[in-house]
Amino acid sequence: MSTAVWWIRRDLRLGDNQALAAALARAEVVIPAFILDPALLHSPYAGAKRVAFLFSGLSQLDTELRARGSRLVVRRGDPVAELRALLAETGATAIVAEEDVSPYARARDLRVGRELPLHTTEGLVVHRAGVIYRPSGAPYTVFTPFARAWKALVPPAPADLLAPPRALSPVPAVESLPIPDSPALPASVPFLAGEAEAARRLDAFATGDDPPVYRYATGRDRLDLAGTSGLSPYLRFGMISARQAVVAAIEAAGAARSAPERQGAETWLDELIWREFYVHILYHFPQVRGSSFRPEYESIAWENDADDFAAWCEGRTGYPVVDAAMRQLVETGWMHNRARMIVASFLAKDLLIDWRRGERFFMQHLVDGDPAANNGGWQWVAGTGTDAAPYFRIFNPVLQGKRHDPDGAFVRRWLPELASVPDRYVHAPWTMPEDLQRQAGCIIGQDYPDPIVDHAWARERTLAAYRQAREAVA
DNA sequence: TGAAATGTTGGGGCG
DNA sequence: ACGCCCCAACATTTC
Repeated sequence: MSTAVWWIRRDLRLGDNQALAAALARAEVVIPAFILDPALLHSPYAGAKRVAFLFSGLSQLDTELRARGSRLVVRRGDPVAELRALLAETGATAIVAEEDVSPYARARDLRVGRELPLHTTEGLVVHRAGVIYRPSGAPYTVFTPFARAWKALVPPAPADLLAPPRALSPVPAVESLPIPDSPALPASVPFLAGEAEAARRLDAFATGDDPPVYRYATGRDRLDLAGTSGLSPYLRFGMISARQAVVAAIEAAGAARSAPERQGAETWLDELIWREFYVHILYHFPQVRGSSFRPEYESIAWENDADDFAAWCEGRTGYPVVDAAMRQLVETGWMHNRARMIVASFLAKDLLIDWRRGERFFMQHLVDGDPAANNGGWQWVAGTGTDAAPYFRIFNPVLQGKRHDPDGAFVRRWLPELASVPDRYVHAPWTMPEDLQRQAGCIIGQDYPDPIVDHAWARERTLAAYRQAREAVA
C-alpha cells in the first residue's frame, strides 16, 4: 500500500484541488495534513481574525473529509520536523502540496524539499508564476500587457475543473492535535468559513438569470452597496480555486445578453487577473515584501508620527470615509477595495507614514490578508510599486467620499455620530456651521474629531517629500 | 483605479 | 446693438 501526505496550506478544498488529485494519483492512501506553524501563527503579520477563519475552515474541511471516510491530521511545529515524523509514522513516501509564492513559503518549501520527498503542484493561480514573460524574457511589471499575455493563454474550461473525490481512504492511526477553537471567529466577521460557503457565494454572485456580476463594472466602486463578490477570504485560503472563479467569470461573460452585462463579467475577470499579477510580482521580485519596488522611493523622509498612526488605526482622523473604513476593518476583518485605496492613500500621502506600517496593520486585521495582493496594493497606492499610481496621484478623501458614497450611508453606518449630519456635510463635517452642528448633535472636536491634518497642506508636503526622494537618486 | 491649477469657450447680464 | 465682464462648463496641463 503506497501512502502520500497531502500537505494542506492554503488550499482548504476538495473540489478542483490539483495537489489532492496528484496525491491520489500517486498513492492508495492519502493523509490530509495541516501543520500549525508557529513561525506563521506568531508572525507580526498574523491576524487573529484571519487565524480564526483559518481554524474554522480547517474544521469545515475535516467535516467534509470525514463524510468521505478520511480525516484531517493536525500537527504543530516546524514543518520539516513534523513532516519527517509523519512520514516515519505512516510509511508515506511522498508529500504533495500546492505551491505558494510568499518568501517565507518558498524558503520553507525549499527546506522541506531538500530533506523530504516534496512535490508541488499548480493551483494558487490559473497561470503559474514563471510561465508568462515579455518577449525580451523579462517578467512583466505592468498590469495591462501582463493581462493581455495572460488572456492569450488557453483559458481554463469547466471540463478542467477537478471534481471532489467521492470517497477517500481511511487515515491510519497517527497522532493528531484537535483543531484549535481559539481564537473564535467573532460574530462581527461577515464570512462563514468553508468550501460550501465559497461555492454558495460564487453561485449567488456569478450565475443565474441576472447575477450581481453583471452590475460589477458600475457597482463595484460603491462603498454603500454590496457590489463586490465577497470571495476574497475564500480565494485567500483556497476554499475556492482561482480556476473555479475564472471559469465562472468567463462563463458569465459568455452568457451575457448585453454589452454592459458582459463588461461587468470582464471587469471582474480583470480583478482576478490583478490577483494573479501580484502573485507573479512577488514570485519574481520577492524583495518587494520589505522594500520599495522602485529604488528611488526607498529614501522618502517619512513623518511616521505615532499619534497620527494611532488615529488612522482607530478611525479618528476626522475624515469620515477614512474613519468609517478603518472601523469596518477592525470590527469585521474586511474593507471594500475602493476604501482600501482611500485609507492607504491617506496614510502614505496625507500623513506621510511609511506604507509598510499600513501593510502590516492590514495583515493584522484582514481576513483575506494575502502577502502578494496586500503588498501589491500598498505599493501601488504609495507609488513605490510596479505599474504604480504616480507619486503625485493623491486621493482627496472628501471627493472620494462624495463620489463613492453619495448619500453618506456608508459613513453613517460606521460613524453613528454623523447620523443626523446633512448629506452635503457628511464627508466634510468640519465645514458645517456651528448652529447646524448643534442641530445635528455633532459638535466637531467633541462628538467627532477635527481633521488631524489639512489635506491641501498635506498634499504639498508629500509632493515635496517624493520629489526630494527622486532628486536624491537622480 | 486623481486632483488641482490653468486655459479656453461661450452664454448672458449689463452699461 | 455692441463691447465688456463674469463665470460656468469643459479641456488641458501640471503635480
